[in-house]
Amino acid sequence: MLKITRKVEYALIALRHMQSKNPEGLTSAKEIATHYGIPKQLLAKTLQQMARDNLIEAVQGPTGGYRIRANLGKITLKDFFERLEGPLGMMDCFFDSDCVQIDACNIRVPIQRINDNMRDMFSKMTLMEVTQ
Amino acid sequence: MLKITRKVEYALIALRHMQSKNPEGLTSAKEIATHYGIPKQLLAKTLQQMARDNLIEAVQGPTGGYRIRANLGKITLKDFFERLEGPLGMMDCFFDSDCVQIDACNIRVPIQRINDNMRDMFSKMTLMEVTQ
DNA sequence: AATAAATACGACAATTTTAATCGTATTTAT
DNA sequence: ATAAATACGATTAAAATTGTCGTATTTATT
Repeated sequence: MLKITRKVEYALIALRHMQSKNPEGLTSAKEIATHYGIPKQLLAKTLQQMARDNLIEAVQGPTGGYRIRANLGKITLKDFFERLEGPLGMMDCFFDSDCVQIDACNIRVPIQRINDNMRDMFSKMTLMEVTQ
Repeated sequence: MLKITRKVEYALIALRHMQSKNPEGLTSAKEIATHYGIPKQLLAKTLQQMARDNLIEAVQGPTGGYRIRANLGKITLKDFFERLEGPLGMMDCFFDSDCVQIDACNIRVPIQRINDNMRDMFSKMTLMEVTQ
C-alpha cells in the first residue's frame, strides 16, 4: 500500500535522465528504455502523456525525441502525481462516492484529514527535488 | 496509487467503533461487520491480526469478542500501517532488491528521500487521531 | 519519391495484487 | 450437548496494474 505506480516511476526516471543532459538536446524513448531496462512502449505512452501535459515537448520524425519544457522547480509533486494518476486520495470514496456505506462509515473524516496532510506534504515538494 | 488497503480501512473502522464504547465491553466481529456492511470473515482476520499484535484483546466463546488493549495515543500510524502491511515504501526496491536495474536506476535515492518524509509524517500521527 | 526511425494512441492481453470466501478447528457460556 | 464466538490456512474471485500489439502519422535522409 501507499506505492507509486510504474507510470510515475518511469516518468521520474525519464525526467531525471533528460534533466542531466543539454536542455536543448532531444532524448528518444528508446534511449531511456534501453539504458534503464524498462519497457519502451509503456515508457513512450508516459512520455506522450507528459507531452500532452506540456511538461515535456515532443519532436517527431527520425532524430526526434523529447526535451523538458516546464520549469520543474515550479511543479509540485502533488500536481505531477495528479496529472499522471488523477486525484490523490488514500480511499476511493473521496472521489466516486457510490459507496452505500458512506453514511455509516466512521473513518471518512479522520482519514480525509490524514489525506490532507499527505497532499500538503507533496504540495511542498517540487519535481526538481527528485530530478536534480 | 498511494492508497490504503481494505485491511487497514477495516481495522480503523473497528478500532474507532470500539473506541466509542465502554472500554471494558466486548465487540464481536459480527456486530461491526453488519453495522458497517463489510465482509465479516475478512474483518475477523484483521481483528485476529490486531489481537496477535496486542493492539486489541480477544475473548473466545459465545459472548466473546474484542476490546482495545493498547494505548492508541502511543501508537503511531507508521507503526500501525507497518504492523498490518509490512514496511512502508513507495517503491518495492526499498525492501526486496532483486531489481536488476538497481545500479542503473537514477531515482532510488531521491524517492527514498520522499519516502522518508512520508514515514516521518506518519510517525507524527497516532492512531488516536483517527479513532477518537 | 522511397525509406527508415521516431512519435501517437486505442485496444487488448498478461500479470500481479488485493479482496473475499470456504472449510475446519477450537474455545466457552448456557 | 449445543450454539456462538474466535482462529486460521487454503483457495477463489475480482480488480488494478503492467505490458504488448497493431496501425497511423511525422519527417530527416538518401
